[in-house]
Amino acid sequence: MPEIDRALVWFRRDLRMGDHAALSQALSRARRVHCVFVFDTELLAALPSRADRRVEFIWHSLAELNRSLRESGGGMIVRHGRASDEIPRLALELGVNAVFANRDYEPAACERDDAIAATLSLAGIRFQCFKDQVVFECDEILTREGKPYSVFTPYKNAWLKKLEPAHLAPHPVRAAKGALARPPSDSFPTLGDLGFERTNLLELPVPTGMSGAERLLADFLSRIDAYHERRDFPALKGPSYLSVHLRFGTVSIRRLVGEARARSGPGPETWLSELVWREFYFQILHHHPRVVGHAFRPEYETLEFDNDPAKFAAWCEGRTGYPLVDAGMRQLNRTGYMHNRLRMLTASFLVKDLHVDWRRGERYFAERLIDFDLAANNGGWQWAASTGCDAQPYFRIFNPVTQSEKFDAHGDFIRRYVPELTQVPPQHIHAPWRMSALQQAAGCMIGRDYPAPVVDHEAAREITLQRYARAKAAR
DNA sequence: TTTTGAGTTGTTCGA
DNA sequence: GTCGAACAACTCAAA
Repeated sequence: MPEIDRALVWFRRDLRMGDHAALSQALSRARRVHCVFVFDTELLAALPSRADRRVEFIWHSLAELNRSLRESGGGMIVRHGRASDEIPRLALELGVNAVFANRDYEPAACERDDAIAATLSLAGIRFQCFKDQVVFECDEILTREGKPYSVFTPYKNAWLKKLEPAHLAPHPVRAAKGALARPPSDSFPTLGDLGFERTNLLELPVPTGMSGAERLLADFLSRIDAYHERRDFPALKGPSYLSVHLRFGTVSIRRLVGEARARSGPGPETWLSELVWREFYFQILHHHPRVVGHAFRPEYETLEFDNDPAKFAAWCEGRTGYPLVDAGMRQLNRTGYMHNRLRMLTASFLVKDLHVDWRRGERYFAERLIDFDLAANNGGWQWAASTGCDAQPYFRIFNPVTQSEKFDAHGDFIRRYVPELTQVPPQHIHAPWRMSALQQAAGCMIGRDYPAPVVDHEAAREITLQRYARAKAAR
């Protein structure tokens, strides 16, 4: 017997129909369930361009989710406005007794949800959030002293030790006939209605929605055993490419962890470890919200940067003269995705070769990555900048030429994104400025067809080491 | 409380 | 070309 007459399920970063905690709860506890998604004008206004692949990804995924809901007798109400206005307004319009959502852990989202909960409660409407986005929430994995972990390996060990099959059980979504409410209007906004334009998302192509996630997952599972061997080589199809789906919840984390756990061997284990990293950084952000805008390790708050606008622009546009760095940046600009190895390399290069503040690079990634996640992006940048957990500046200055020789030995990836270097033979493609004048004349003149290196790595490295030592000594 | 072992993803140097 | 050690000491987490 339903305890609630009407409930509203507010979808945010959980754009799927199956294994959905809030929807599952609503269907089992309410007689009638409405579904809503809000294109939040406060978030959309902050985007750098009116052509945004994330908005388009959401739009396609939402359209598919709407079709699924309609097949079950319901449908998605889509609003365009401030979520803090739209959700309470809609809840009152529909006369619901409760609003259900899956918990979001980002500081801004927590504030928004607290405000909405307060507004709703004035109207006697309950706002209830559920664990769905993670296997373990921020306070579930703690040291024996009850404190949050700040080192990954012990965190991961504790995480794996705690994991039981029950944690991965899907939240069933069963809609009895008539349980899902049909929206009063079946109008679904176009991208143009939202003030956005089409991007190259579908040409890339990036498969969207639940079906896209399923397709990618099936493909990845056929090569998961080689994941640990292939994932570091950007020219290879090594990764799962599921990050954007995890970001917008078109597949559940329980499903992915379940697939990893159903297999043994170094491939699945390495991949599972990446999924644990995701929760590690969620947890770091939750317990240390100051990492947004500040070094996790306070001693590196005083690091000196040059912030040379010309060097920053060269980095952004992929014309630093270091081919693999440029290839990575051009991949990001052209597709909204960058291979993980290249995220590390380009980040290290910006901070430790160009001496630009890591926060500028963090923001550039935030504006462009289709799979952007605040916690992971911040954690990644602080790791690369050696200001984060496990800061080791002496260890972590990538040599852009060595990385290129190691991870793109034949230059296949470089040639894909830096066509100027197509004619350059493999032995010179990692450092084309070392070619003789005769060789350059044959295919690529450095300084004319492709930029000369914007900095000398050796010299930049020495300056970096000095600055980190100084910052540490000054604390 | 003290001690001990370890710390995502590297690079360089010298044998 | 390949290998192991040093990098520089510190903090974290567990015993």
